[in-house]
Amino acid sequence: MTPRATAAATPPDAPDDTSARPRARKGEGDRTRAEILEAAEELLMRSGSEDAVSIRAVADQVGLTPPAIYRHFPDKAHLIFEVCSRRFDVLDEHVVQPMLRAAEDPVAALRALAEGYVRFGVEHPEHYRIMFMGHADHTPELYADERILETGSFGAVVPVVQAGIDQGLLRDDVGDALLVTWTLWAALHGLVAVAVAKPNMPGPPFDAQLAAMVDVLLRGIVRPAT
Amino acid sequence: MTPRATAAATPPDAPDDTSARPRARKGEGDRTRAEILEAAEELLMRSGSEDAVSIRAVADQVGLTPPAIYRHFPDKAHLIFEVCSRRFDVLDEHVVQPMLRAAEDPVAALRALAEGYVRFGVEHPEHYRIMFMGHADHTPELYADERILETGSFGAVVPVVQAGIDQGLLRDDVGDALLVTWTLWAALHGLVAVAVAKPNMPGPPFDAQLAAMVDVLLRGIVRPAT
DNA sequence: TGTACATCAGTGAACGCGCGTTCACTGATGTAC
DNA sequence: TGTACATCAGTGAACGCGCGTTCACTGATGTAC
Repeated sequence: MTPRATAAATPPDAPDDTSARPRARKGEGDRTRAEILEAAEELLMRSGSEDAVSIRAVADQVGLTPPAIYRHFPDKAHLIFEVCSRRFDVLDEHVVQPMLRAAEDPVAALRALAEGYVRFGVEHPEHYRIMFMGHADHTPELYADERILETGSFGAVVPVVQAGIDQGLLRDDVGDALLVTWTLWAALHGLVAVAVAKPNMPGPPFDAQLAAMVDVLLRGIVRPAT
Repeated sequence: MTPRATAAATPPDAPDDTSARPRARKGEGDRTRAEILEAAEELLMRSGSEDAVSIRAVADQVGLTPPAIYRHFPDKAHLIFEVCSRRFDVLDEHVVQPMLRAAEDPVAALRALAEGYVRFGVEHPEHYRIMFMGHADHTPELYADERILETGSFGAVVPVVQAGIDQGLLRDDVGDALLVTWTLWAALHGLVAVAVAKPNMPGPPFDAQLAAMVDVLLRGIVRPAT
């Protein structure tokens, strides 16, 4: 509300950034596309609400008119989901994969992954909400429920759990590696989901929540020393 | 879409239920209020989407005009949240409290509670989504983050965990009873949240998910036999 | 080297939507004297 | 016992909103001949 009122005070003709945006050259459409994604990302992070990322707001931010967006994206949902999907790609490439390479054993890997995942979630609450907490009906086909597992890091974690079971580090009576991975993920998801949806809920400090959750989960899946 | 098209085929004047609704007598406003809540509840369950529960749809269902709703509720949010809140009251009275009374020991109680809670969640996905997965900004003061813990069943579970710790059945090195309860709840919430938001996600059968989660969590908090 | 033309990036104006909500009003119901 | 009056439940019409999206168009850019 307040930023909107401020923006309305300035005449809409006056560009608030540098100056009149030059029209992209013929081959340079992809550059504009990237700028649109960046603008949407920035709006999402700054506002902390999907509602603030309207086609009009994004167009304003880039220095375009709303219809120009549609040259680069079929509709709003595809734009927003691509923004979120790319963030999750960053999680995979810069957090999950390095952790997998650095970890010394499956249990250490799972511990590191759990913390990395949860921290990513709370640092990108709106991305997280859109990807994992929205109505399935509002999700474009491309990002439908059915594809989440293939595209994300989930598939990379199953072999880690499998290795843990094979090496005798993890219990083999919970279920197969997929079920164990699913359980770990769902539990961590719960931690993130609460933090994202109910940030003002009184409760233990978040670090304590995370530590307790990882502790409980790992104790629940590691094979007891005989 | 389909039900809407069907409804549009009937002239809007023709009441689809019994006949012209009689105006409530002077003291009977509360009866109408209850009918509005029931109608909203039914729409929420049948449609599986908060979007379908518009003031107009609710008014139609009851046989009133939209403005009449405002005699009984200050705004739409209060109506919807009251519907959900009452469902959670039912969970507390008819599931949680009986389970607490019936359980023979803290661990058995926690196991039963976990299953009851998760089943309630997947059976009332939209109630669950609205109460626990929506934006804090869209939540009326009355149901704000800060009050969830006081009003729900959470507070009733903490003493159970405390009893488990006191009796030496549960580990005492995870954290205090509140933190342990929080951890259990967050993990179960994750299971429900995934099922609610991503119902078409391919994964293990839900019963297996639930069994594995409860298994892992309880093994994670019970004191190992020495 | 010049020119016609297809293509690409973008504009300006507007549509339609369904919603929550408000406003001025009606008419039945109960109550005070 | 009759009547004026406050109150309550509800109506009918409309407002305003901001949104996603579409349409017809412009004008610069590159390219084929």
